[in-house]
Amino acid sequence: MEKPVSSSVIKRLPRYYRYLGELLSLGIERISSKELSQRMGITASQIRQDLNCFGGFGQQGYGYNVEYLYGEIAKILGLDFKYKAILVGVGNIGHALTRNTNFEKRGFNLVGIFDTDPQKIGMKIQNLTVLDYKEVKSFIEMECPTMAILSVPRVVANQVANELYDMGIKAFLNFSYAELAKRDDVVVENIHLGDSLMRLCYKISKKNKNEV
Amino acid sequence: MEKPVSSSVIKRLPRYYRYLGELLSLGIERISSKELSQRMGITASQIRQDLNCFGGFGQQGYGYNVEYLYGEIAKILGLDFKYKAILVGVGNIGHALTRNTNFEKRGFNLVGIFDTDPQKIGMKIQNLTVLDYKEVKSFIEMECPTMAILSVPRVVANQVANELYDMGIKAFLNFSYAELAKRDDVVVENIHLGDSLMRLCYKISKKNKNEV
DNA sequence: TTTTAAGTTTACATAATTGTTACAATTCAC
DNA sequence: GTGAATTGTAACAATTATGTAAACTTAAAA
Repeated sequence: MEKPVSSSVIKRLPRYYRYLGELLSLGIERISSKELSQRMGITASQIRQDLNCFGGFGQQGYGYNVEYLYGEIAKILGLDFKYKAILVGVGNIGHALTRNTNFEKRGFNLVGIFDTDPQKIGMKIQNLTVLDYKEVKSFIEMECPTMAILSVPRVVANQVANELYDMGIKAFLNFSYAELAKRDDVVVENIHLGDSLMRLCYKISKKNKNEV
Repeated sequence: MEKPVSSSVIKRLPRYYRYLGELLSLGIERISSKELSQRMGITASQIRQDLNCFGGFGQQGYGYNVEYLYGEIAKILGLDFKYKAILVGVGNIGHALTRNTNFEKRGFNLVGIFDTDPQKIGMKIQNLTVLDYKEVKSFIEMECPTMAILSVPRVVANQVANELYDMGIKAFLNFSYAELAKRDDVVVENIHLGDSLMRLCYKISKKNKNEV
């Protein structure tokens, strides 16, 4: 019986992965938790404890082999398997994502793009053509994508999510301002840009107050 | 002497604000912590405790007045004061942000857009013209913006951030894959899309394993 | 008008989670 | 082999969340 890993640990994993990738590109072969902790600004102990949730990847007296650990974290995150993803909603953010985000390096493979706007349907984006959202059902039946990136207006977000759920999509990257209704068998990552702006606003305001 | 409010509480504030805004648009006048807790999927106790960090906004036997609480949280977040913001880097995400994000409702006012690419300089975006990054210094001296949205390539992110810091910018919304070096007098909100993708990938992988 | 009961916040005590400290066990390099 | 370095882990501390009793408000009933 495995003990469940806390979500706090999971949240930090991508960051470890990022730092290790950088070390790798710098040609650094090995690293101690102490040195990594200095670079990342957290305690060495936490790094060791976090990693130990998944097994012992280091060696006493030596440290961690960067390349090996990098690969192991990739496995933990599931990046070695490429899940098929579709993008629903090509407005602004959605479009930007297709260019900017390196899906292949983050465990996904973008296989379809959908919209309802006739002006957008038929557009070429990267190596894909924007399809009519009406066709999404047959597409899903054919391709069986795992994940959908939701980049649709707030008012239709939950409706679209529900439709996709019924078609078999159980994982969402949600960019819409709406909050998706929770379901047990669905996993969601929300990216609420507005919330980040407001948090930043709070920090700025607080700093100003303290200085006065 | 005020006790500092924990960052866990701050993280939740924008979400409260979002929900209250929705209640407001639905014409709901008052709400109890219990009902709000059911809608938001957290405990009523936590809502009460979070709000009480900033003062008593409710009334026993009555609950919380939605409009009043909405306004108070706006004040706490600092949304009533519009901080000037500039956007640095117009590629993909940066461009999308200008259209999609309602800065005015989140405490900011976008006053300038900058890039180094001659092809982009001069472009009209919303009601602004993309300016040459070379002009950013004099612009900052004139306009005194508070915050910069960093949407530049990873390799130059820290350099640009440092330059802007020297020019007086002490707050950043960072979209670049790089991690900005920490400074005491700087506040940063990071939006690492890649991290979110990887977290989602982990959740999917874990779910699949558990089901097998 | 007064009383009573139901509902709610506030404030505090308790529980659970998360992070840190400390150290024994192990390994590497010489 | 010996000593310095480093992990893995257990015990401890701090933080965060939950549960609950007391005080208060409203509204309905007497």
